[in-house]
Amino acid sequence: MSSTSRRVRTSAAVVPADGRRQNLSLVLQTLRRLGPTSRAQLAREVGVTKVTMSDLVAELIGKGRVLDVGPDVQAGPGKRATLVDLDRARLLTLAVDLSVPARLRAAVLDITGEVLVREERPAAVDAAQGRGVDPAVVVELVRATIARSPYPVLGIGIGTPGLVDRHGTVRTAPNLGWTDVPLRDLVADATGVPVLVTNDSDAATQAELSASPGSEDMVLVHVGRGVGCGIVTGGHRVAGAHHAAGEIGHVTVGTDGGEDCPCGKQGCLETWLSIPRLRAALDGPDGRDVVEIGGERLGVALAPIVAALDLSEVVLAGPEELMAPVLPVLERTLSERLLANPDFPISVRLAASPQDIVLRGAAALVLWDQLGVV
Amino acid sequence: MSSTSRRVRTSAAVVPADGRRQNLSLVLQTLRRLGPTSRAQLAREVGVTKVTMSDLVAELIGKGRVLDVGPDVQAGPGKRATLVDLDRARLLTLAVDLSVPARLRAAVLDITGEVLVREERPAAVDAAQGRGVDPAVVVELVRATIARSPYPVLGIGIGTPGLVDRHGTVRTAPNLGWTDVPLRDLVADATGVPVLVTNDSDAATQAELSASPGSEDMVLVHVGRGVGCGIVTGGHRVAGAHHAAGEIGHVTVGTDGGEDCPCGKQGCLETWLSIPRLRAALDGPDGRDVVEIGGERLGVALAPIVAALDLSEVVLAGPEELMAPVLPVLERTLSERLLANPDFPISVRLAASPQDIVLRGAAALVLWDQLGVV
DNA sequence: CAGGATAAGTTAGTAAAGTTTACTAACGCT
DNA sequence: AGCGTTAGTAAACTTTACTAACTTATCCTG
Repeated sequence: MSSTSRRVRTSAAVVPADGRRQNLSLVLQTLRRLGPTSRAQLAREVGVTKVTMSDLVAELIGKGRVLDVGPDVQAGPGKRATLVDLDRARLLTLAVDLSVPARLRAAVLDITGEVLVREERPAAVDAAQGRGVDPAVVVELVRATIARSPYPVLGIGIGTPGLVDRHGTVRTAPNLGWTDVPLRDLVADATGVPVLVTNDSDAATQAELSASPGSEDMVLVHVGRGVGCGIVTGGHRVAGAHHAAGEIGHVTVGTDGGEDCPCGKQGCLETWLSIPRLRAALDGPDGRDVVEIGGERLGVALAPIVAALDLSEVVLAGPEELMAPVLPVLERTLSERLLANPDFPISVRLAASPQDIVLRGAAALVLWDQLGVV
Repeated sequence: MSSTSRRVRTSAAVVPADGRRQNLSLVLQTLRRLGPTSRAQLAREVGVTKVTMSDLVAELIGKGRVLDVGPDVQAGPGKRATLVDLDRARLLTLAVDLSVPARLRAAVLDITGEVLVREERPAAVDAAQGRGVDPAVVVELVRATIARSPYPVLGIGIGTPGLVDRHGTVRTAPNLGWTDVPLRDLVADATGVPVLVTNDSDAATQAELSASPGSEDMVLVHVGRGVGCGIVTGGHRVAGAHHAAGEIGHVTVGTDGGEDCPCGKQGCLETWLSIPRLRAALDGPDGRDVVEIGGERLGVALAPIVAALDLSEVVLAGPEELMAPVLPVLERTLSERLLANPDFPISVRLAASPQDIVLRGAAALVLWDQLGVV
C-alpha cells in the first residue's frame, strides 16, 4: 500500500519487519478509533503482549506519531494507566479538491478530518478555445496552503475528476481540459512532500468508508458535472484493471433509447442524471419529472451492480438539495428491480456529510498511505 | 481465506510465524507455476536468500508437500542443481459438483486439475412433492470416491447451486430442494477431512482464475438452470456482504417489461436467458431470436458491472454448443453500451475448458485453503 | 489502617525467522 | 590444472515477539 513498499504485491516474501510495520499501523488505527488509551489496553485490542506493545508505542513516540498524554483520570483497582494518543496536533495532511474547476480548493486537515486551513483559487476552463486549467495554479495553491499549516504535513492528497493512472498522472480530465498531466510529480517536485493523486469519486468513497467503517460492501455514487462512483467490497476500494473503476457515466441505461450524448452514444447515464440537468429542471415546471427519471435510471444502472456484488449500502453524494429528492426514487427503483431479502435490507442513504467529502477522502488516503490508518 | 485463520482480517497483529506461513505458501505457488525448480532459483523467485529457501524447502519436504526429484539434467557453468517439486502424486483433492441435480458428480483431482477418479450418482428432485435431494446421497458419493483415491486427499471441495453461508451451510438451493442443510459438517463428520462448500458459480470462477492467472479483473457468467456469476477484482473473488455475490439471476433487465418470473417480478435475467430456454428454442424455429435476445439482455445486465468495476474480461461458462452462439451477441451488446477505450479492449470469451469447471474450481479452492496455492 | 487483590508497565531471558558472511562441492571452459 | 561460476550449507547475528517475574500504584476489605 505504501508508496515506498519494496516489492510487488502478487509475489512478495514476508520478512519479520513487514509484520512489525503492520503492527505499528494497527496501533495507530486503534488509537484513532479509541482515542487516548493505555498501553495495556492497546495490547489487548491489537492482540499482542504488554511488552511488545510498550516497544511498539516507544517506537511510535520516537517517530513523533504518538504522545504520552499523562495518567488516566479514571480509577480502578491496580496501578493507574498512563495514556498515550496520536499526536493529533502534528498529524496533518494537505488535501486538494479539483472536482469543481471554477473553485479549486485546498485545505489542511487533522487526523479527525477537521479542516484547519482553507484556500481557494478560481480557474476558468474554456474548452472551446482549448484552454484548460493551468497545472501551475494547482501547484501555487498547494504552496500557499502548506505555508499556512501550523506544522509540516505528512503528505498531500489530490482528488481530481478524470482518469488517473497509478503513477499519479491524470490521463484524461475533460472538465479540467487535461491530458496526461503528471500531477503527482509536479506537486511532489514543488513541495518535496509525498503526493497521492486519485479520482474524486474514489476520494469521496474513501471519505465515506472512513466515516462509517461498517460500510464494507457499498457503492457511493458521486453526482457532479458527470456521474461517477466508487465501489467497496470487503472493506477495500475496487481499483479496476486500468485504475478506471467507477466510470459509469457513459454506460447506456435502459432498453428504450434516450438522448444523444456527447460521447456519441445514446441514453448514457449522464444524459439522464447530472447536476446541471437537475438544477435547470428544478427551476422549471418539469422538476418532478426530471428527478423521477434521473433517480429511476440511476437505479436501473445500479441494480445489477448491487446484486452482483451483494452490496449492503448505496450512498448518494452530491449537493444535498438536489440529491435528497432523488433518494426515494432511487430506493424505490432498486427495491423493484432486486430480489428482496428481508433479512438483509439494502440501506440507501445520502453521504454522511457531503461538504468537503473529496477533501476529507483525499486526506484519508494520505493517512492510509503514510500511517496505515484507515 | 483459510478456514483455520485465527483472527479477523481487519484487526490482526502479525507475528513472525504468520510471515513464515505465507512464505511457505509462496514456495508452493512458485513450484506450481514453474514445475521442478532448484532451491537457488526458488530463492530468487520468491525474494528470500538461498539459506532461508533451503530451510523452507526442508520444512515442506518434512511435511510431505515437496519432493527432492534429483539433479537437473541441464548443464551450465557451476554446480548442477538438485531440483525439488511438489509431491504431485500425493497432493490430491476431492471435488464435488452438485450443480446438475440429476447427475451429482465427484472426482479426485491432482494439483494440475487432472481428474484421476470419477463417480456419479443420479438424484431425482421433485419439487412438486416437496422432495429434495437427500444429503445422504452426497455423503455416500464422497465416501465411495474417497475409497478409490490412490492417496489420502488434502481436503474436499463442494460446489453447489444456491446460497452458502460462511459456515458451509446451504441456506437455500431451490434446485436441490434444500433449506439450511449443514453440508460442510455432514461431510466433514463422515470423512474426517477438511471440507469447503461454495456456490457453484464461485467455484467455476476460481477454476477460470486458476487456469489463467492473468485474469485479475473479470466476471464469469455461469449459465445453467439459472444464471449466476462470479466476480474477480484485483485477483480476488468478491464474496459480498452476505456471501451472496454473483446472484444476478433475478435482477430486472431492461426498461420495457418482460415475462413474469416465478420470483414474482417481471423481466428477470433468468426469464431472458437460461439453458432450458435456449435448448428448447434451438430445436424450434425461433432459435435465432431467443439466442439474440438472451445474449443482448445479458449484455445489458453486465454493462454497468463491467464499467463500474473496470473489468478486462467477460467469460461465459456453460454448455459449449449453447454458449458459443450467445457469445458474439454478448460481445456486440457490450461494445454498444460501453464507452470504448481502444487502449484497453474488453476480452469476451468462452471459459477455457467448460467441462469439469465446477470440479476443478472446487479443487482449486481446497488447494488454496490447505496450501495457500492459487 | 494493614494486608490482600488487582492492574499497569518494566526488565530479563528465550524462541522463531530471516539476514549476512563464509565456506564446500561441483561444473564448464580454456 | 586452474579459473570463474553456481548450488547448497553452516555459523553468527539481528529483529521481533513471547514468557516469566518483578515493581509500582491503586482499590477494597476486615
